[in-house]
Amino acid sequence: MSDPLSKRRLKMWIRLLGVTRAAESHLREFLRVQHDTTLPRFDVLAALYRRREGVTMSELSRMLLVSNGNATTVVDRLENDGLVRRTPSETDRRTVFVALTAEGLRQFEVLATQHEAEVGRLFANLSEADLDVLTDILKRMGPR
Amino acid sequence: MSDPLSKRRLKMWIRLLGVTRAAESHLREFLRVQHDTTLPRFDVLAALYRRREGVTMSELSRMLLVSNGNATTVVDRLENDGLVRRTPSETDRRTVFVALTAEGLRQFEVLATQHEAEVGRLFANLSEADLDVLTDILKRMGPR
DNA sequence: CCAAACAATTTCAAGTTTAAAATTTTCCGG
DNA sequence: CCGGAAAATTTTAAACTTGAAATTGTTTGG
Repeated sequence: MSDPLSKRRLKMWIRLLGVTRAAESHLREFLRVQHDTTLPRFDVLAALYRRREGVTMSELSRMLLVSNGNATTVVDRLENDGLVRRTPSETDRRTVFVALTAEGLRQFEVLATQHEAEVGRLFANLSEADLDVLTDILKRMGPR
Repeated sequence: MSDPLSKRRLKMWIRLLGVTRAAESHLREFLRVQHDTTLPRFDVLAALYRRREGVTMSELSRMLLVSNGNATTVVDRLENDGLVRRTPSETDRRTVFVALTAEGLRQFEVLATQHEAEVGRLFANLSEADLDVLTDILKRMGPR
């Protein structure tokens, strides 16, 4: 027989996945329709905004929990669009730093405001108390 | 300035996304290494297991929150591997029913047991009380 | 009846994602 | 110094995903 607690954990996981996917879909649609961009692009810009001084490709893919190859192609496109710049490291010729361009920064700041508002709407029925509890639990669920 | 509550909701969302993506990565790896399969395939099998009598393609993509086109290609592959069967509807020639084959059922039952155990391990440090609270909140976050 | 709206599915093009292999460069023990 | 292990990144092949268009079939208002 299967442990009833593990069955409850499974049900919770399925529900968690459902909620997250639904919210992701909504935000993807929001970015596409309102801002003609995509979630992966937004994620990269957000990561580079948090680390204004620039990050290496490896750091970037670790931050976003995506593969190196994936980070490469998204950055390729953003670079072509002039939102992001690659700068070879002076000291280690293997590494490349990626950072927002002025245009990338400008665009992201617009995007971020709207995105925050949309997330606010999406989770409007979570009270301050809910957020406290939820945040505490999520912290404990994080990668140990 | 931006509403501090919406900022908290944003932080919560980022954390939620991180936890979910990390767990998804872990399970993807688990399915690949231990069972030589993928998450989307598993998701389709799981949906068909829950609805043993079969579902239409549209129902399937609604259940999984993926596009119709996506459901088509994953089902294509599973059909080629003999895990899933398509049966045209008698009454409406537009619709197709998808269901597990005997082999699909057999394979999924093995998979499901292992998967549940893995999810149990992943969230081992969530207590019964955590699950109560979390489930309640997730219900209220759902698409209402 | 019948044209038009609607519905279910597949096809398509473009982009995303992954894991593995390949490439280039650095580091290190002997 | 040198040969191999390790590191950072890119490339590659295959799978996944999406939204839109195309296809095929059903329904319905006039």
